[in-house]
Amino acid sequence: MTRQLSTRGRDARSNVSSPLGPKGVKTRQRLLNAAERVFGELGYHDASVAKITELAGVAQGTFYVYFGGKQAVFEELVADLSRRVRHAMSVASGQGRDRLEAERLGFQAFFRFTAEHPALYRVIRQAEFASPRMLHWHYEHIADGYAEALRAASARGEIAEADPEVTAWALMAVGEMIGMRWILWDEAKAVPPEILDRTMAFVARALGVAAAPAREREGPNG
Amino acid sequence: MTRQLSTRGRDARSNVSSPLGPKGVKTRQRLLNAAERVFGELGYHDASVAKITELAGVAQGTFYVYFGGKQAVFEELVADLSRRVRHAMSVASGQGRDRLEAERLGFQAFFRFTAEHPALYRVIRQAEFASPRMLHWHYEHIADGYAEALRAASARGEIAEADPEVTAWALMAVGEMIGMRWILWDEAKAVPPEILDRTMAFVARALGVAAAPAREREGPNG
Amino acid sequence: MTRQLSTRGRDARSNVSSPLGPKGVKTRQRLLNAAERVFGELGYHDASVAKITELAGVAQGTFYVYFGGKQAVFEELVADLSRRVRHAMSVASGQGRDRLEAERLGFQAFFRFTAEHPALYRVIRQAEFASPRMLHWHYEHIADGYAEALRAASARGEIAEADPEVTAWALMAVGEMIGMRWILWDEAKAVPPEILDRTMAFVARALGVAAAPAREREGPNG
Amino acid sequence: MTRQLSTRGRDARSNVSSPLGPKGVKTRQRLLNAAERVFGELGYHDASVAKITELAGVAQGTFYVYFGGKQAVFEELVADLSRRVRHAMSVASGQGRDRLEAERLGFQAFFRFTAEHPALYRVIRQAEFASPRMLHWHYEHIADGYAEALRAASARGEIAEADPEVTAWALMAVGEMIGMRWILWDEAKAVPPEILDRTMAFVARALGVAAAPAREREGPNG
DNA sequence: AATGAATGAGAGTTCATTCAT
DNA sequence: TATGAATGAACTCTCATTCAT
Repeated sequence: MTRQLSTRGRDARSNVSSPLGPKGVKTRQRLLNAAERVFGELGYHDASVAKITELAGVAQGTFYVYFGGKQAVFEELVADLSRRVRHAMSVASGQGRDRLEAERLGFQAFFRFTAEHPALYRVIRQAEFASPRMLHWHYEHIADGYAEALRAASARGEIAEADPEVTAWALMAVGEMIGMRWILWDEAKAVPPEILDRTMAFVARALGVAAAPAREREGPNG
Repeated sequence: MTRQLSTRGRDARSNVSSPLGPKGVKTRQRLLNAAERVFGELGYHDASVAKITELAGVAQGTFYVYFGGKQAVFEELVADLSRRVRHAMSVASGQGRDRLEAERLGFQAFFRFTAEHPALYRVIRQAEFASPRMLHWHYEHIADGYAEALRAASARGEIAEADPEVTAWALMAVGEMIGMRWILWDEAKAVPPEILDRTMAFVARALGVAAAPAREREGPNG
Repeated sequence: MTRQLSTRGRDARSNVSSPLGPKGVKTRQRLLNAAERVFGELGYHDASVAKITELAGVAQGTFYVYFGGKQAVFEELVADLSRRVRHAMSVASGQGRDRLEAERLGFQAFFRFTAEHPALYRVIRQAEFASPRMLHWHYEHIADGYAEALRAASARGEIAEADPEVTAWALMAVGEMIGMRWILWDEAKAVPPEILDRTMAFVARALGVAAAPAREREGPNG
Repeated sequence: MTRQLSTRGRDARSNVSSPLGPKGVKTRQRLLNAAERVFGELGYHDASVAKITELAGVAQGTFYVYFGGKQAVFEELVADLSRRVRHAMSVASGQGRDRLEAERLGFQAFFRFTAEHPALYRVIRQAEFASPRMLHWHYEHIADGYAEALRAASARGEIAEADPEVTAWALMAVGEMIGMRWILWDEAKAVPPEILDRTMAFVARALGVAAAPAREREGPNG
């Protein structure tokens, strides 16, 4: 009780107090959505709290009722998007009957998410300086899960033996780059089917799976 | 797709004026070097003309004698670094007796460049918003050259038949990601040998080449 | 000169309304205590209503149920502390058998209060701009009472004849400065004994009294 | 040369570079004068950089060319005023033929300075929170010099033997309080002569000098 | 070829206060 | 009696850029 008085004011949610009534929850979500758009379109630095609050339809001061500051929303946004891609990919790849199918489903889920949330890619690129901590966290989280899945597949004999860590980072890179090139740059809703096929052929080879590529191209896939 | 870019930043308005005496050339280079450090360490937005000129040891006004503005130096820096990696990689990979060896030499050259010029990677990440034009230009330039080399190797039967474009983008991504992870994040001078080997093993598989070469060089380790 | 001040902050507009139930009284006191700490540690301007309410454990809105605003609590706090030092000093000095003893007891009481309520000194310093009205009120109140006591002592022949007003302001200044220097700056619980003795020696001389009393108490030291 | 790049920009004179041309010197002085008025009239917190620059007739940005920030000008102002009172007092009291005369001249000089630079007193009061460091520095500087002079006078037998440190702090307090009460509060150009005489009588007694007060009151001085 | 000086728009952030509940 | 939510004006500070010299 006699601890020093902090110089900063009401710590904008850094204290656990007040569980946020329904009205607050809604406003907060509106701000987070606005942040996704603004950060996604403008990048970290050209984004401004003013633009976010304007888009959310609240006063500037309101922003600080819910977030500690610009960087804080940014990090929350990264965390949120990161969690959601990971979830989407893991749900999708979980449907695959073997690793190769799982890869295709996972890549597709990732591409779909990229098309729907261009902010993910953009926010990650900006995180290099805006929040290195979150950048690492994001990549490592994905890579770790990916490597684990590869290890299991390898143990089941579905793919060649290879270092799962390097393979995971490499394949993660591939997905990101193809998404950037054929979705974001082309402002497309999805990677063109033939590019997807070729990408998956690359993945198959890299995993040491003699995928019969002809079948993939012509079969009734989805 | 790879349209030429004028390299001289020099204010577009004062086009051909005064070919720059020896003193001017030196000042200009000092500014460009300072820009590499400042943009590399601070990112586009936290970099400031003031910091660049301070590091270069000239007055702020001097900056505008040589460059059209902040964005102009940035673009010139991207162009410069991009040209230099490409050159380093093409020289290195030109020494390879087959495609696989060329790949290893090329990757090594790229990693070396990354360690010596962290600004390249960082500047590219920032270019997403700071200068999308240069971002595209950089990646496309590399990918185009890469694809060409793969096409030739494929024709010579050194690698499996596969779409060279997708393969080029994918491998470019791999190099960038591994460099980020094991050089920049670890602040290392080079990718650890075993990671390099595993990376090359990945590349070999992806190119449909039986991955024996690592063994040739380093005995039976990994 | 010592015009009366209404003590109750309670928004001037809602004048006599609701005499404040027992719960309200408690909340109000909690807020006032919190205000003492916050104003005392942070100063008028760095203090914020948010910090006061946080420390008091109530919502921000609650604050305005009991006080008209930030300035209003501040003034109430000044009035409260001012009344309390005056009371402490007058009780203490009332025990003295002559003026000199009364002075020593009064100074001691003042120093004790300063150590226990550093906020008094700090709040007074801030009042220069935060509430000049209260600043004058505080000093004049003390000086008036002090002068009165000096006048009486002079009439009784206990001290030399001298202008009581100037003497009162001068001695008040001395007490404040010594307290600042040896209690607040040193974060001490009391003025060191030898400093107290020397201070009282100064006071004795200033009052034209042969300064023997220190010796009576502590032998031949200061 | 490879030391970390500071995140802050041109360090607003924290670097020693550029000795400030004549134009710059003038602007800087205009800003400092404006700061004296603004801080003096409004106090630290209600003063704003905007008000200072407006009064100085320059753009807001210009302020930061010459000062590190609001607190930095404040401290420079304290240092400046502090140096100047000390100088004025020491010059004045140096003219005295004995300590008592020196005291009178010193007090007069101090009161004159207070009347001409009300900002001194006000800025010092604000320094309690705005810059405790400068507050201590100011008081200690004066007290130290004062004590030294008292020690010398005591050695010469001009005043009674008494602890010079406590005496110095006490007399400093007296001057400040009398100045506050009879110059600043009354918005007067000088302490009324009879108050000055009574103050000096107090000082004389406190210093153990049997001043023939009658003479001072009636003699032909001022 | 180089520079010192100035600018002003705009950034992130704080906070006393209001009000419906 | 108490509160959560919202506000918007004001603040300090940064920076790319211009320009006369």
